[in-house]
Amino acid sequence: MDVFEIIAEPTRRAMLDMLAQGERTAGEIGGAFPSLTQPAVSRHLKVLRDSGLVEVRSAAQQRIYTLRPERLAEIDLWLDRYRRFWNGRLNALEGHLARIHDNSKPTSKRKPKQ
Amino acid sequence: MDVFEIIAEPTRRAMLDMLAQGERTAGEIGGAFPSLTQPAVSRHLKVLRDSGLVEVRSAAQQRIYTLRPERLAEIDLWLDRYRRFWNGRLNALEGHLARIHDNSKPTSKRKPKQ
DNA sequence: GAATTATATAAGCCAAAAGTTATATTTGCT
DNA sequence: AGCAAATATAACTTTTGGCTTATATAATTC
Repeated sequence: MDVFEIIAEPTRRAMLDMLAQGERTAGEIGGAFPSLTQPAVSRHLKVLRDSGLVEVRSAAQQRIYTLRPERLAEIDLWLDRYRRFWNGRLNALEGHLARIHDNSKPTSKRKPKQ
Repeated sequence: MDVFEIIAEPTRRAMLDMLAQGERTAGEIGGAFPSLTQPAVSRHLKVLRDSGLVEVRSAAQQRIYTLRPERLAEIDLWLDRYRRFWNGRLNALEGHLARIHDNSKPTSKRKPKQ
């Protein structure tokens, strides 16, 4: 599953945020979402597990979850090409270059298709 | 709409990527997605418009789209708390601190709920 | 002003995602 | 062995998002 879709879910983001503080048991994580039933929590955890964003290990009946954030770098990488826009590095020249892009004909020349 | 959900859609991400190169007309954008019908493209553009990630202006019958990436900073901000993990700044001490988090009782003390 | 081009909106359909209840699995305790 | 605790899975329902076809709007050209 695509990491962008996984973090699109606010509950899952919040779960990752918890785990960024340190390991947590499934029960502790679930406790932070009183509005969700236990299976709902468990399913989100499964999504995170399957995506590789978290890891589990057992301690008695409990499952201890650990953050495994490396795949978040994919998002960071995608953002790279936009960062310049809010970095102040987008100066007048860059703005201008972006505006007068390669395609000099505003009227489309592509296949009609419609 | 939540910016995380908006960029979860691969087509919309690709559209933003196009606009990162410079302005494009709706037709040019649609041309880049031959598998999509015109209304499908138009709907994605509407989502991007409503979210504030792009802006439009008219030139005759054409609509010219411009990137407006400021809201992507929300994602960048969220990533901040994870960046240290792949920045190599997560050293042995930090890893240790994360592991022995505040909650000293592995056995949950929260309300049963289940 | 009628036809054409460019784009948007409406309405309905379908698939995927998330939630629910019920049940299974695993481990610990007495 | 039997029961309780912690968590996962199954089966089903509901919601939502994106797609499609059909139609509307707006500017352009003949």
